[in-house]
Amino acid sequence: MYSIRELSEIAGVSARTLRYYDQIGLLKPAYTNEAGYRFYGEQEINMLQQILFYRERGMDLKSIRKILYDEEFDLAGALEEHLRDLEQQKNRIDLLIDLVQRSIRAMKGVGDMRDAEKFQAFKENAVKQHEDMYGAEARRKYGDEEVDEAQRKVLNMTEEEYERFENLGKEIRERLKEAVLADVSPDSEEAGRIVMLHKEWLGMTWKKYTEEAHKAMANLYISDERFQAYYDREVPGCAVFLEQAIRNKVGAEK
Amino acid sequence: MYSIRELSEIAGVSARTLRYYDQIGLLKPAYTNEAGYRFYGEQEINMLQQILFYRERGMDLKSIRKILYDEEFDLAGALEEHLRDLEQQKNRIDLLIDLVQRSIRAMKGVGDMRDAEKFQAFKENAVKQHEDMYGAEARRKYGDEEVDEAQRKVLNMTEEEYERFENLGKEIRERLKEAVLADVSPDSEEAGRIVMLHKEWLGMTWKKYTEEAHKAMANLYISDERFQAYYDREVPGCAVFLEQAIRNKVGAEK
DNA sequence: CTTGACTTTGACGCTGCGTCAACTTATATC
DNA sequence: GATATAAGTTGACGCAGCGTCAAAGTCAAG
Repeated sequence: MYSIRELSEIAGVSARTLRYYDQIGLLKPAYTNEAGYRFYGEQEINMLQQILFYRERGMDLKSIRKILYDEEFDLAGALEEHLRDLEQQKNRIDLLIDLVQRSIRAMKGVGDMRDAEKFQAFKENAVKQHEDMYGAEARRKYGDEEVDEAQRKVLNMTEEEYERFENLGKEIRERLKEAVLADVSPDSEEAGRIVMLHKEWLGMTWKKYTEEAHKAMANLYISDERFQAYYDREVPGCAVFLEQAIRNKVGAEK
Repeated sequence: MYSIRELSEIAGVSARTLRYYDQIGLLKPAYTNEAGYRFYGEQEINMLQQILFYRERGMDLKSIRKILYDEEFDLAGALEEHLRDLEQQKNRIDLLIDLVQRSIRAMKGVGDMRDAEKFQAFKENAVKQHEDMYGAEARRKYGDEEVDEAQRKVLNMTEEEYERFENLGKEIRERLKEAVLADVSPDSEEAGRIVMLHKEWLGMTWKKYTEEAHKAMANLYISDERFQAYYDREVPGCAVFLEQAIRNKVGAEK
C-alpha cells in the first residue's frame, strides 16, 4: 500500500493530480483511512500508468475514463478519432503559422507597419467576402486546391499589385458597359481587347491559365445569376456580351 | 455611434465578447450612457478590427493589448516570438500524432489490445529511463538525430524484437562476467564472439553501424563512470575487458 | 403608461490542475 | 504522555476566453 505522496513520486505526478483524479472518478484509491487518508495498491499503480499512457497522447480525461471504465469500449475507434482530432489541430496551427509568416513578410520593408496590418486585414476581408459569395460554386467547379491557391495569391499581393488587380477589374467593367451601350459587336477589336484584359485579370489569381477554364468562367457569367447580376448591375447585357466575346476570342486563338 | 449589438453584428463577434474586452481593458467604448449602456464609434471599430486581426493569428488577448497599447512596442519581435510559439505547438502536436499512430499500429493485429498498451508503455518507460541516464551524454556525442532515431527504433519494436534485444543485452553481460572471472584474454575467440554480439545489439538501435561509433562507445565504457558502473556492477573489470576486446576486434577487422 | 426590445451586472461552467489556507493525523523524539 | 514535525485532509481561488443563464433596469414606440 502506498500513500498519496509515495504514489505521486513513483508515477511522477503531483498529489494534487491524484486527488483530482479521485474527485472526478478517474482513479479511486484502494481504500481510505477512517481519517480520509488515501491508500493505493498495485492495481491502482497499473491504472495510473494506463491513464498517463493516454494522457501523454494528448487525450482529455473524460475520454480516458471512457476508455478505461466503459466495458467493451471501442478502443481502436477512439484512438483513430483522437488522431483525426490531432490532425485537425495541426491543420489549424499550420494555417496560423502561414498567416503569421505572411504578416511578418508583409510588414518587412514597409514604412508604417500599422498600414501593412490594415492592408492585410483588408485583403482578408475581400477574400472572405468573395468566399461567402462564390466560394461554394467555385470549389465545386475547380476544386479546393485551385480556389485555395487563388486566395493565397491574392493574400500575398503587395499594395501595388492589389491596386492593379482592382483597377483592372474596374476597367473591364467600365469598357464592357461602354461597349454594350454603344452596341459594339462581340467580334470587334474592342471586345478582343476586353477579353485580353479579362485574361490578365484572371491570371493574377489563377494558379495557371487554361482556355478551358476561361471559357468555363465565361459560361458561369450567363448561367449563374449571381455572376450575371455582378456584371449586369448597371448596364444589362454585359454578362452576355463578355461571354460571347470570350467564346469567340478564346476559341479563335487556337 | 453604435450600440453594443450593432458593433457585434458589424464585426461578427458576440456582445458578451465586447463586454469582456471592455472588462479586461482591451476595448473600451467611446462613452457610456448614464445608465451604463456602451456606445462605440469609428475609432473603436478600427481598434476591434485590429484586435481580431491578431486574434485570428492565434495570439492571446494579453499580448494583443500590449501590441495595441504599449507605445513603441516591438511589433515585429512580438510576431516572430509568436511564430516560434506556434512552431513549438506544432512540434508538440506532431509528436502526439506520431505517438498515437504508433499505438494504433501496435494494437492492430494483436489479440489483446490492453497487452499492447502495456507493452508500449513499458518500452516508453525504458527509453525514458535511458534518456535520463545517458541521454545528455549520447546527444552530445552523436547528435540529436541519431539518438532520436535510436529511440524511435526501440519504440517501434515488436514484442519479439524487444525480447531479443533484452536477451542479447543480458547474454553479453553474462558472458562478459564469465570471461572476466575465468581470466580469459580480450584477444581470445570468446572475446571476439562477445564483440560480435555487442555489435548486433548496437545494430538494433543505431541508425547505421560504423566502426568509429562502435569504438567510441567502447571508450565511453571506460571513460564514463556511469557506463562503467553498469558493466562492472557485479564483476569489476568487465568494462575494461569489453573495451579492449572491441578495440582489438574492430580494429583488426579492417 | 404599457409593451417589447435592449442592455446592464453578476455568476457559474468549462479543463486540469497549481497554489494557498485552515485544520486534522500520524510519527518520532524526549 | 507531551510535543514538534511531517504528511494528510477539504475547501476555494486562479488561469483563458468567452457561452449561457438570471434578475433587473432602460429605451423608443404606440
